[in-house]
Amino acid sequence: MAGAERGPRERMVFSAAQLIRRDGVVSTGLREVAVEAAAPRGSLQHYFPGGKTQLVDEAVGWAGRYAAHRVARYLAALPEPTPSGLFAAMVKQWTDEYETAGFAGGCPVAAATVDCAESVPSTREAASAAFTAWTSAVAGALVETGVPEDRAGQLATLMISALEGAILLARAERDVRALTAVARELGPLLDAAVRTDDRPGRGAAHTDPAAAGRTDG
Amino acid sequence: MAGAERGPRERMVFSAAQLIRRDGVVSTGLREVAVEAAAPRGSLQHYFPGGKTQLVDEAVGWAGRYAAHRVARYLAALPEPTPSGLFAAMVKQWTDEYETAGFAGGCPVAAATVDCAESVPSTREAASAAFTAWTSAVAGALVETGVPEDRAGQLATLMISALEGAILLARAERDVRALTAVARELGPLLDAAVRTDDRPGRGAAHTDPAAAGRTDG
DNA sequence: GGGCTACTATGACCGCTGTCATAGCGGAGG
DNA sequence: CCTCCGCTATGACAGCGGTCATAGTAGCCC
Repeated sequence: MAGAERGPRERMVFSAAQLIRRDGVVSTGLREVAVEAAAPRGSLQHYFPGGKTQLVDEAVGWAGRYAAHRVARYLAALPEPTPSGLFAAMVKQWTDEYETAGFAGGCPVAAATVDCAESVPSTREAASAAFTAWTSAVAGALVETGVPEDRAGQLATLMISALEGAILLARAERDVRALTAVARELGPLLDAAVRTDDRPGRGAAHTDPAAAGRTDG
Repeated sequence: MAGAERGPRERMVFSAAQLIRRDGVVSTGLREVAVEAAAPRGSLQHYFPGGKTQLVDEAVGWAGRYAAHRVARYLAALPEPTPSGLFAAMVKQWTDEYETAGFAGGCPVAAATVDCAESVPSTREAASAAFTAWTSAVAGALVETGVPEDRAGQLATLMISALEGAILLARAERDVRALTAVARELGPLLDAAVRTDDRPGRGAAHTDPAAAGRTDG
């Protein structure tokens, strides 16, 4: 987890994301970020002339790319790629963290949305982009497991929604039961969408290949 | 929506909840709450000697009771009580608000969790209690629609998780598509749990126990 | 060396916020 | 009238946090 030996700039973005996870955007101070990143405070205004907003936006973007990138890894690590297996792996990431490191952190994108959606337009856009990137990655992975393309986006949205909500419940309750519940209840539904689906969406007669790769904004 | 002609104390709790919905806990100032509630600032320290923490905790508690109370109403308003109908009604509450009033507000309990889960123990407990009350209400309603009791709690957790997550996505994207997606995708799963004493997915031809049961334990 | 550029170091400022102290009001009761 | 008490009104205060200004350092090319 430790942020490699990258430059101070990257360390600050990483540390910002970590602190945002724990305390939210507003409660995270720039001085604290600098200390956490073992970076000089003066570098903040040098690397982030846009101020806190720029740092937060980059932290959110980093989190989105990180989450999207891990999806492919989860899928590759499965002995047999199934939608429920993918979702279980995503959930497991959180149950493992909570059981070993405590319930200190949540999702930084969720924190940014709650704290900045109405007050900082650019951060809201960064959060939207992060969710979109993550959703696209999940949808792509679902397609690889055999889910029809026109259904994968919807299911990916459902998976991420359920996961985000369960993270909230888990942190509030200090119990992973919500996470395990959504993984268990959603698994069969996800697997049932593989190959054999036709019901949802009346008359999905024509298959538009652009539907899978579109990043609806 | 307007907070009736209650006393100033209740108006302040209500206004606090509204502002927390929009800006989060940390960004919501007490002076702002007083103005919004058309209440004297001096009353804050009179009615809430515990300070901001007490006000926030009560706002979270109020939100939890409010959400729990509405569940029964949703159920009663359905022409035919079904799990999917209940969930659709819960989701509709949010899509209606977002389409008519904009995406300014989220769930105050989620905001409290993100902002205070690690920093203010009492608020975290208030959020936990709010989620529990809400979940219990939903589980009770599910039982009334015919869902087996041992399954209702899990499904209620799933419904609330998916709803909370979809609210986050909707606010970030300024689009209700995530809300409509979870309502549509989850509906059949919820209805399938009604009174058919066997759990779906188990014992069926397409059983995939290795993947479905992965996160148990 | 002299200058130029990238980065670091610090201190100051200003606005905001939660909290507290103190004082004012207005009605009820004696 | 006076006193008590629930409530209101305001100003002060201390702390913090983002931002800016200014100065210092290190390397590198001429």
